[in-house]
Amino acid sequence: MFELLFKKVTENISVTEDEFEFCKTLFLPKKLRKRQYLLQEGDVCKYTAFVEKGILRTYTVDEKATEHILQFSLEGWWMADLYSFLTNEPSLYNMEALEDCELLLITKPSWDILLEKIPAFERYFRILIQNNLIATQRRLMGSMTETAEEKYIKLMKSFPDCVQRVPQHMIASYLGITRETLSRIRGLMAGRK
Amino acid sequence: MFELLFKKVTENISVTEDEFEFCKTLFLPKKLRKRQYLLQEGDVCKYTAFVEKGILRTYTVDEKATEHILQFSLEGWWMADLYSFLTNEPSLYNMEALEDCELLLITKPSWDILLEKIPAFERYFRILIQNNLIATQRRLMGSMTETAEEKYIKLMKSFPDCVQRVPQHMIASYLGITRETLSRIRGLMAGRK
DNA sequence: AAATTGTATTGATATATGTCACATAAAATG
DNA sequence: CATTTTATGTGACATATATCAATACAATTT
Repeated sequence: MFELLFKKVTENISVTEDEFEFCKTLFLPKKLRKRQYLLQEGDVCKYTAFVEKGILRTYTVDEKATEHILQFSLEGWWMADLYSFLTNEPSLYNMEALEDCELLLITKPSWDILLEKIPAFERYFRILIQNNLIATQRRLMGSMTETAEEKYIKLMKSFPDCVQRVPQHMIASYLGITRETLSRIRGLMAGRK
Repeated sequence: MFELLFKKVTENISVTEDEFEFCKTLFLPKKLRKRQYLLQEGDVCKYTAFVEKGILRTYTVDEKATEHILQFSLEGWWMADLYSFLTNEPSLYNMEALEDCELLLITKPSWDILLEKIPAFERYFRILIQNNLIATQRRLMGSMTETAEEKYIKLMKSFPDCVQRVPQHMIASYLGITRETLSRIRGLMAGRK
């Protein structure tokens, strides 16, 4: 149950067996069926989740009822609305399972204990967030410099697995384009090849 | 010289006088005149900089020679190309002083020492990066959901000081629109008022 | 003070992408 | 397995923003 978490953590920091045993006690296993929600807009994000199995999306809905996907979370990834998790303010995001999922949840109080008791986790989360920031900055710059097709090609190269497992209209929504545009791009690309 | 740094650090963590004295020894003061560069594309980002005074921009140049601004850094902010700083890979970014600046620089080796000797700094940087991630995610979502005018209005509300001190074509470049579009938006807004 | 460079504005036109509408195809559901 | 529901594809048309070009003026530099 905790193998993947152990693997991911020890890729970045070293923890003793005792420390990891303690760590385990702070997590709450949770299964979600496809289409179930981990978080809905307006609710406080009570948990940070580690994805053991499955895939989820985090998205907002604008005034025109269009969905915009902030991120997909696959096996081995963490997910949370950081702002809501840290401040207890209601979230603007929805988190939905796109497949049956197995998650490990940790509450804010438990997370605080974890960081306090095992300072290496402070380092671990710093590194995680750092990598996420680097990736998000790149995506932001890409949103300014790249065409819709370039964004799609880049995504396929970076996360081929994700592109295959997720419906195309959600890929479009992640890229910040419409499903029609993505469909046409794919048509053009197939024609050229 | 270190007052602003002390203020910013102690807003988030507590450090003893001794610890901060030690911290001081790891920083290198540096002055930049307007238009001087702290980093140029292709060079490794050797320093993380704390801005004591002035304002700088971090930007990339695309194939069409158009500049795209990732961020402005004002007094009290940190700046670095995190990826290049951490990996020693050449940076894709340029960092230019937009006014005469006073900076405090810290190298990667010194930064490692700082985090090791004073673990509270691990926490400090985790919080900094966390806040930056939250802000960058919001900007990314905004780039998908907002019109050019909405982005401009939001920026003026969030960083009025920045908008006033920086030339308009750079504001446009930060927003991901052309200078002509920003000029027209401003014209429209002035007309409506 | 002249010359150069940077900055902002405004008009005419181009274009990538969005919007709406409908047709089909695939998947979920009873 | 029949039937909704969800997902994808394609055409005609709309639109926000980009592009190109010309001008004016402010701010540096010599």
